[in-house]
Amino acid sequence: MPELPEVETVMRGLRPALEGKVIARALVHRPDLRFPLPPGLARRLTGARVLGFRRRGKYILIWLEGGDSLLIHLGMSGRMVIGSAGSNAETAHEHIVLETADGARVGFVDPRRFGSVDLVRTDAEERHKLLAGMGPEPLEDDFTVASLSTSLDGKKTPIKAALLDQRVVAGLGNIYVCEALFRAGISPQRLAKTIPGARAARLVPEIKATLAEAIAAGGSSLRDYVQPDGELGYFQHAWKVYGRESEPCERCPGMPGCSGIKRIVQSGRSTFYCPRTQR
DNA sequence: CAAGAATCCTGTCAGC
DNA sequence: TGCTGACAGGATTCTT
Repeated sequence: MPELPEVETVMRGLRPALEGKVIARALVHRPDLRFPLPPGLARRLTGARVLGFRRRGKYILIWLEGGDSLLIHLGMSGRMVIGSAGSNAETAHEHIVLETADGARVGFVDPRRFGSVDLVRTDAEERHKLLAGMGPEPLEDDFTVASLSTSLDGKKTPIKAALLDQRVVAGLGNIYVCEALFRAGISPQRLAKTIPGARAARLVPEIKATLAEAIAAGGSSLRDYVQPDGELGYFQHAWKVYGRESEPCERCPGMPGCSGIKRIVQSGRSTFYCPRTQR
């Protein structure tokens, strides 16, 4: 689940535990997640100092002394559990554990194993198969009305599906696409090619605002997702449409023709929207 | 070529 | 209480 705001929150939570620290011990409990883990992962992590962090879309990159970056994707159910090396709270589905020289313990837990972990040379990060071709960072200045318009131009797919495509814009997932489209008053079923221009001018600022507000709130807590420090994010209380099927839309309570928030399925995934205010 | 379905995997929840 | 089926934040790969 974790979308951009949750990944950003996780990364910020990992920082104090790992940045500047030496990985004294690494445990790798299975050979693969979504993809095979890199050969010798535990050995290549052991002894390395953590130099810094970076997020790209839904990926976390941890820069290691020696020139490698640890690339982490949380998939649907991945989370990072922070504890101390002494209290080895053995968690189910904990596939990778890092222990620092000063006694911190970070576990990667992922029941569904849709997540992925890889090593890439730091100076070649952008060329990694999973990162190459990713679209602009939505909170950066190069994600603009013009850039979004260009990438949607001529696309016959619904805007909902287009925004989930990480090549169009990086980091959006099912929840935040629904939320941003609601805020922009755009129907998720509208074809992407009809967005460039005035609609893109409404959509881009709403994407940025939705994500920024969610990060400020510490992300959204879903059923099986908790921030690294164990605290719950609280943006889920700010969802205006996601998970609110048949509730009245806040924009048109009791208006004639308003039948509440509707749930439909697009490309096999739930979409929530207000048919009256999203056109 | 592009759009939608199937797929990977496990856990949870609603309904009976 | 226990069983069954639907569904879940993602993203690639296979079919139409």
